[in-house]
Amino acid sequence: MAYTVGQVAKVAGVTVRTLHHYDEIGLLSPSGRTSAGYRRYDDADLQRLQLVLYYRELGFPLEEITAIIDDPAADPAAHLRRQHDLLTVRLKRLQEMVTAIEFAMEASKMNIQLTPEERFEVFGDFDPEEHQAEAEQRWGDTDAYRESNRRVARYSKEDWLRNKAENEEWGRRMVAVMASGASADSPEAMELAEEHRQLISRWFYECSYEMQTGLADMYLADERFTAYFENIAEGLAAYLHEAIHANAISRA
Amino acid sequence: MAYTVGQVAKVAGVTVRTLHHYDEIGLLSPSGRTSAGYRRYDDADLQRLQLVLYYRELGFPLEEITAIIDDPAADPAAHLRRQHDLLTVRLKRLQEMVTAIEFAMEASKMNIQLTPEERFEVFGDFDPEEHQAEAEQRWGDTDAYRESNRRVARYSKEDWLRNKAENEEWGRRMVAVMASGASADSPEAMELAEEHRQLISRWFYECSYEMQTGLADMYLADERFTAYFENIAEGLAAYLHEAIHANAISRA
DNA sequence: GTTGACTCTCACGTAGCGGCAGGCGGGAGC
DNA sequence: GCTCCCGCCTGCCGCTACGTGAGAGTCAAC
Repeated sequence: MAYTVGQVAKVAGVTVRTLHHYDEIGLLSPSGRTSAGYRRYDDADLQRLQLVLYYRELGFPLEEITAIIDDPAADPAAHLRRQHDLLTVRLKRLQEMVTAIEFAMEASKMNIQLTPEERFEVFGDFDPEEHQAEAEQRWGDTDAYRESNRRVARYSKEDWLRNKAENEEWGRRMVAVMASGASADSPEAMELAEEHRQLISRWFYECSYEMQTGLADMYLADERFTAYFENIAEGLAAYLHEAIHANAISRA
Repeated sequence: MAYTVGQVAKVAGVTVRTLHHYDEIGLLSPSGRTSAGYRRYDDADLQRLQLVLYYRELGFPLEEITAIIDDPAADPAAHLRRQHDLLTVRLKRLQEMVTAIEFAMEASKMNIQLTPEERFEVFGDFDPEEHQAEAEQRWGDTDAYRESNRRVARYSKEDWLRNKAENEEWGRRMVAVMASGASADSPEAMELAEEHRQLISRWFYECSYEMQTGLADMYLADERFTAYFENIAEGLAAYLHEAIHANAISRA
C-alpha cells in the first residue's frame, strides 16, 4: 500500500505543507519517491505519522518528537504507555483548571475578590509553603487587602442585579427554614439546597450534584466563603453544607 | 498597589519579555509608567493578565484574546462561564484521547492491527458514515487488510514474550473455570477477572475498575476483540465481560 | 558613591508551519 | 496526439509568540 502526500494529508487530517515540512526536517520522510519525484508513503510511514501527531498533540516540539520516536530502546507498547501517562497528567491539570474556574465563579458570585496569587495559582506550580511568607511581605497584609477588595468589588450589569435579587430571596428563605428549627435534611432544607443548585445552573454554569457538594465543602473549608454565609446568619454555612449533601444523596 | 514587570512576571509565571510583548501589541499595557519609564502595573492590569493567560492556555491567538477581553458586552461572569465551557469541551476531548489510547493499547496487546483510518480517527472529526464507503474503495477490502496485518504484526522484545506467556497462562485458567461450569459471578471467575486487571496494570497501565469495565464492554462491542476471545473459547468474550462487571461491583 | 540587581529599548533569531509562485506530471476526454 | 485540469514539486517570504542578547539607564542598599 502506497499513498501520495494528498492522500496521507486527507486521512491524517493535516496539510500537504505540513508533510513537506516534516520531510524537510527529517521527522517523517516518505519511504520512497516515484520516478517523477512524487513522495510515496507506505503503512510504516503512516504509523510513524500517527506517533508524530500524537506527541505533537501533547505539545512536544518536533525535534523532541524525532528523538522520542527514533529511540531504539522504545517499543510500541512503551509509546502507548507514555502517551497514556502524559494524557492523564494533562487530564488532571485540566480538571484542576475547571475546579479553579468554578472556585472563581463562586467567588465572583459572592463579591469575594481573589488575591493576586490566588488568581495565578492555577498557572504556576510554585511551592505554596515558602511562597506564603514571601507573598505576605511583598503584597502586605492579605486580610486587610481582601477586606478592602471585598468592599470595592461590584458588578453593574442589570442581569447581575436580577441574579442578586433571586439570590437574596433564596437566602432569606434559607435563613427562615433554618430559623424554624427544621433539620438540615428536612424536605424544606433539601428543597432549598436543590434551588441553590438550580440558581447556579441558571445563572452561571451547569452544576451537577457532584459539583455542588464540592462547592458545599469549599464553603466550609475556605474561610472567606464561610464568612460570607456567616454574615447572613450564624451557622448557615454548616447548615447549607449539610442540606446540600443530604439533597445530593437523596437524588442519587 | 503597583507592581513592576519583574514582580508581575514572577507572580503570574511568565517572563518579562512576554509582558513587554503584550505591551507592544497592546494586549496588556501597564496602566502607568514611572518618571524613569518603568512600567507600573496595578490590580486591574493583573486581573486582565489573568484573563489573558487563561484564554492563552485555552489556545486562543493573542489577537483574538484582545478582541474577547475588550468586548464591552462581556462581563466577568460571562468570561468565567465561557472559560468553563471551553474547559469542559477540552476535558471531553482529552478523555476521548485517553479512551482511544486505551483502545490502542488493548489492540496492540492482542496483536490486532488498526486500519489507517482508525489510527487517525482520534485526530480528525470527519463523519464516519460517508467516510466508510470512501475508505473501503480507497484502501481496498478492509477485512482482508486487517487479516493480513493481524498475521504480520509481531513484537520481538523479551518482556513482551514474558507478558504473552503470563497472558496465555491466565487465558488457560479462565477457560478452565468457564468449562467447569462455574457462573461468571463465582469467586473463581471474579478472581480471574481481578487478575486480568492486574495483568494490565503490571504490563501496560494503571487499570482502574472503571477502566476495566470499559474494556469489558469493548470486548463485546468491537467484533475484533470479540473474535480474539471467541478464538480462544466459545462464549469467553461474554463470560469475561460478565465476570469483570461482577468483580468490579463487588469491589466497589 | 559604588555595586549589583533590575529596568529600558532596539533588534535579530526561532519554531511550525501558511501561502503563493512558477513549473512539471498524469490521466481523462476529445 | 492534444488539451485541460488537478495534483505534485521546489523555493521562498510571512506570520505568531515570544527567546535572547546588546548596550545603556535606574534603584536601593551598603
